[in-house]
Amino acid sequence: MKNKAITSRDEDFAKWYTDIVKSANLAEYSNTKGCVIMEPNGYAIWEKMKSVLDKMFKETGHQNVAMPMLIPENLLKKEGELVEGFAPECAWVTVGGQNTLDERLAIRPTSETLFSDYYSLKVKSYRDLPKLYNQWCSVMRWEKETRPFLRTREFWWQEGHTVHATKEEAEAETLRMLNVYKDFFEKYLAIPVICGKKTEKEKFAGAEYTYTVEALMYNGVSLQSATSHYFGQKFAKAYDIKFLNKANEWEYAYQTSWGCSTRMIGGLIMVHSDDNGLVLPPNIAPRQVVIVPIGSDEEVVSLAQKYLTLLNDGGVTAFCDNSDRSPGFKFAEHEVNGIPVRIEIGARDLANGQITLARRDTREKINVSKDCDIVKKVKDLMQDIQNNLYNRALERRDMLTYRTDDIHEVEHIIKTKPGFIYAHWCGDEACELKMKEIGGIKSRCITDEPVHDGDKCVVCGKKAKHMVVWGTQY
RNA sequence: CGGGGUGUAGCGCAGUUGGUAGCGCACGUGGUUUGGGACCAUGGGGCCGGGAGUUCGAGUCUCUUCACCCCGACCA
Repeated sequence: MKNKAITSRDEDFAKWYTDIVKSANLAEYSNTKGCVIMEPNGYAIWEKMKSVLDKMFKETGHQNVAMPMLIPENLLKKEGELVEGFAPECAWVTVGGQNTLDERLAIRPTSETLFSDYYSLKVKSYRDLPKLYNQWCSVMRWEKETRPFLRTREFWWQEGHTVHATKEEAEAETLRMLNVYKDFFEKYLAIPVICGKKTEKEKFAGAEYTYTVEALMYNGVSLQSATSHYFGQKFAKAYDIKFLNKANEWEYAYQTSWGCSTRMIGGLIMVHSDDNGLVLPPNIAPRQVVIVPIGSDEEVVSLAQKYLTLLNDGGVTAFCDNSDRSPGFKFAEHEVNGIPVRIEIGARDLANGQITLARRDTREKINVSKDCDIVKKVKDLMQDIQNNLYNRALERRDMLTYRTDDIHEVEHIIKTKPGFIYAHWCGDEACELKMKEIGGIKSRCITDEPVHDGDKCVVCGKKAKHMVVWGTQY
């Protein structure tokens, strides 16, 4: 029953992950290290993510733009913290193998500099504000270790960049987009997430503060899945984005940026998939239903066609597999590809007036009457699968969530069954570094849980300032 | 950049003390099949990652180089 091409998830998680990527034909390695080829199955997931998110962005008043891929060196260097954060991993353009340009050009690792430079031209009055822009593009960061979707040198993402007249408005935008992401993860990807602020050490280079969306993978490792940054006036001062306010005084503008990437596909795999291949939540599956006719009886063929039309007209993305492979092959194939629902139509069931529905999440088969309201049956089943996947992920995360202010217990957890560890922190970076020494544990985010008088820092035992979620990361 | 591993048919792999290349899948052809990756027969396919060396003879031994994967450090 088990898929032979896939390493068991509990045996070797890293191998299992790459087996899924390959077996489900999501991505293929290219000849450029760290740059993958997104294959149709993988790209279709990204397209679906894009279409859902893009709609959410538009509904919150954002517009899409396209910035250049190249950044002149002097432009990149205007904001000190950002340069420091990104310069080491910037790829630079040469022409004819040599740097014959008057000025070096960087391939964008992120586009704050380009947007800020542009805003400095366009923003002159409070009437020009706010500007709520987003772009879908790929960026490049020269990572040392790469893994398909989780960390590649080139990756596709979306970066929103907004500029506002007031601090309050910009801060509200930062939170608003954080919640858009949270909604997307929970309602579409069926992944429960923890949101909070990053510590000074972990925040985005150049931000006043960073909100993050953190998800826990099957193996207890956490994945930073989306971020939303408040920049205050930092970039406005570096790039001279000034406007005349209502009091007719020059004022620096307030900015935000927020993004999520193809890394989410990696998260999707590591939260839901199993030893039989990819598992996709129906709400994000590019193809939700596959119809497999068994044999070529006239009744089988015509019923398959009828269902296909009904489902597609009913708003379900369905397709019919009429290839000449055996039924068993088709079952396995569509299972590896994570199609949420399979409809099996064959003479054996039809003799009893029935057909079979198979759900990918539990691999359960359900017999239903061939004359049932197929659209309703399938939609109900998909809703059930969506809920089940979310609940299953939530249950697992809760099992791997710990609360302790005892450093020895933290060490023990990391060695045995890692996960999210809630522990108090005094706010001192030295203690954060100490946690990392203990077992590569990093702060994931600062929660808004209230801190009480007796609460002590997990490392130094001094008075706690925050409740922090800790974990090992991808 | 450290530590480990792998390069042999399109893909996955075997190849003994050195003796001249094999298996599974896939593919072509013919037929029988079709409810969990069908079966029989038959056929095609290889500069053994690259380079140098030892040897009468190297997939196998030595040196060197390149590529990729995994685990760390750095990071979405």
